Amino acid sequence: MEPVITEETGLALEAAEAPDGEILGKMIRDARKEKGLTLEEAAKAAAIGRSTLSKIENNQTRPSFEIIRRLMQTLELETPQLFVQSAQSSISGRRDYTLSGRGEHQETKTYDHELLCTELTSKRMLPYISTIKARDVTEYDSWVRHRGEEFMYVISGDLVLYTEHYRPLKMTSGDSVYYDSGMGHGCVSTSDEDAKVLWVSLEL
Amino acid sequence: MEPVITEETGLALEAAEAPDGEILGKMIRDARKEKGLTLEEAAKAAAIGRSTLSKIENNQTRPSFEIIRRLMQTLELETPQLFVQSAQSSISGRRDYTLSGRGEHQETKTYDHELLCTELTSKRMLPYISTIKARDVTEYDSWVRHRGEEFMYVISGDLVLYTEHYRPLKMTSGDSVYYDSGMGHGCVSTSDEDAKVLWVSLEL
DNA sequence: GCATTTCGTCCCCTATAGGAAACTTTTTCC
DNA sequence: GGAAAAAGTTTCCTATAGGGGACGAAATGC
Repeated sequence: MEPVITEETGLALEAAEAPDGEILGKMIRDARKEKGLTLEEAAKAAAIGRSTLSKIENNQTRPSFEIIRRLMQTLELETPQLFVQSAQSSISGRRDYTLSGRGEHQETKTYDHELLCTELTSKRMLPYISTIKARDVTEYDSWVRHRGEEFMYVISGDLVLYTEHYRPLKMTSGDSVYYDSGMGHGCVSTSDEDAKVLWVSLEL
Repeated sequence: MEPVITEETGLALEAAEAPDGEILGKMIRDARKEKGLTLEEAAKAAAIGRSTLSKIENNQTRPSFEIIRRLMQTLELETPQLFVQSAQSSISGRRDYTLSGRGEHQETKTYDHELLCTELTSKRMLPYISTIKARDVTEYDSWVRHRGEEFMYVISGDLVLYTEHYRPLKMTSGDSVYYDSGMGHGCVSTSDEDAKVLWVSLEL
């Protein structure tokens, strides 16, 4: 249906955030093509009729929420704005982070970051479990720096948090720290073993 | 669809997906009540019928995407304004850190919260270490609810996270979870001992 | 107490969503 | 180019979504 324009406000409840039929159809068609699926294949995977899918893609129908939901799952579509709230209302968790390779890993010389709760894409804070590899302190050279704030909790090991404007901070298991991540910072493990920390980052 | 929580992992595998009819209905009813609207008022604002809204809330229909879209907008189940707000507010200029020491304590029947890094007052995330006291599960009655998002990491012990829209989530040491704290939630320790968790809360 | 108002549910009718199959268009071989 | 297969569209029918109003239930007033 066309955007509803109310008499009183003169405002169009337009598809600024939630996609309207036309955009939705295009999104779905693009996503299907992207995955190299035919109407038949995609429809079957989503357990809907191929004619229905055709109509949706061509904006010739007003599909039910349920149908759209199945399509989004099948096509692994980026959650549109409409679903932001429902995604936030969801919970995302996992048993011991070390068990499965479910989290997104990012490994460098110094760190091994694992992003937690990746099922939830709309979250504003980013929780990581990071391993700070035991290595030579003298190699330390460049700051990490990103606009926002960061909270860190030491799960195990001993480390030193170096920051641009403050003296190095020795930390051990159970310690925590909060800082502006726009300030250059970085960690070095001070024992022979890797240190494990929980990081929660808020980008601004 | 309900979030799939397997016996083995206790994980919500599909937590980030669009809600099924039942959860969707609850969400919408909650959102409407939250705004203090009657069926009639909400329906009129969303340009749909009262009966339709009633059926949706009671999961007696399979509403169209368009209808849900209008309801989301009316009930402000989207968050565009929030993002604008956060973009406007500048970060706290203060560059500081603080070791976790004696924080502010807040004790209830169920919890013992300790706010960390209290020297920094301008921070946007609130990190807590909380002790969840071992007590009778049957006493559990009311939700905690505050606009924002929350990340939780289990330091030690066994507990169950109860949420308004999802099945209870068993958690143990090393587990983590992320959720919309506007959704009612609460924890109960399931072992004889108190459980210790790290909580990072972001108020919106 | 009963009358009145207000909120939510249920019933009924019409318009249409969704699926099967017919039909059309495009692609792929030979 | 032509036949055959595959992909996409349209047609047709049935089930049901959506909305108006009746009905019921709960709150409020007298």
